[in-house]
Amino acid sequence: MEIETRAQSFEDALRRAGVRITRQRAALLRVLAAAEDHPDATQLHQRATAAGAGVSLATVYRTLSALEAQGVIQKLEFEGEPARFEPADGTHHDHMIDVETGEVMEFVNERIERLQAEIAAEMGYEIVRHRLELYVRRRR
Amino acid sequence: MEIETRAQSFEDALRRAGVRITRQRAALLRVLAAAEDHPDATQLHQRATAAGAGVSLATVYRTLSALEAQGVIQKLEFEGEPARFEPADGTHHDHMIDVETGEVMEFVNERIERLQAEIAAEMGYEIVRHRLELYVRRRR
DNA sequence: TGTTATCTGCGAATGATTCTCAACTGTCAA
DNA sequence: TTGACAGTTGAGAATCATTCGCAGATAACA
Repeated sequence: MEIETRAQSFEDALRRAGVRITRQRAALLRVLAAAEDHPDATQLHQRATAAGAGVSLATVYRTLSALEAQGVIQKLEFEGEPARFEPADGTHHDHMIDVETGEVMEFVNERIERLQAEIAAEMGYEIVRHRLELYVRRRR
Repeated sequence: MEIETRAQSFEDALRRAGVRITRQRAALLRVLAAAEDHPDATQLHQRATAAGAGVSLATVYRTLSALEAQGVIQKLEFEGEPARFEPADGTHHDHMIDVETGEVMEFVNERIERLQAEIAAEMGYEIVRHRLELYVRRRR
């Protein structure tokens, strides 16, 4: 999906939820739609600024929480670093972080998902959300 | 294992690693050994203070990192709250957090552990550490 | 018991994030 | 097209958890 299309679909989702699309938000949506990595608030702020959009850091944070509340993006909080964000493309996945390079990879495993649900169910609970992160090192 | 015994074994581990056992550290070790929940730094500070030991919050933090570095305790960073700590009793386990009450429960699942290792291996990595948290709600 | 490398306490510093508030601006109805 | 107004923005102050710097203690070992 091209960036513009994706950004547009973010906008639609927000509009539907009654959120106003301001110049700043539109700019951030484009930066997010173009992100192939997992940028933090400061990086998003820099990219928006580099793209010629005047957006304050406070607004970046405010917009990010609005987007998260709408389920348009996902917040990632890895150990010992500022929160990162990624567009929520519908498909759930977990993360694997190379502790040496900082590289973040994604993966899905249906069996793990199922086991988690079973564990919770056995104890009389249902899962609201979960977090699974593997901090790894490349094998030599 | 009684508290005193446990506290003593913490001390031994630290001594072996060449860490000095000061009055403050001894007090904290006892507070930690007695903890059946997952207290944060402030709570540990309060408990130590309540137990009549004069310990500053800075020292609590410093001691906690020393203990973590020695593998004596484990730091838990759940979403949206200050870090909590638990004595590391050797057995690895993951956590389940009731989003309504804040209650923290522990669980182990060998199959999940194995699947995680497999996933990492398939991608050419080995796991250094991992974090699995289930945010749950009681079923009605 | 003396020496000294390690601690401790205090308060200041940090870093990420949130808040306050006055000035602006999408949006929707007319 | 315009007006009205609730929602949004920017700038800086505030917050919160955590760490640091430094001068004065103090474990630990000779």
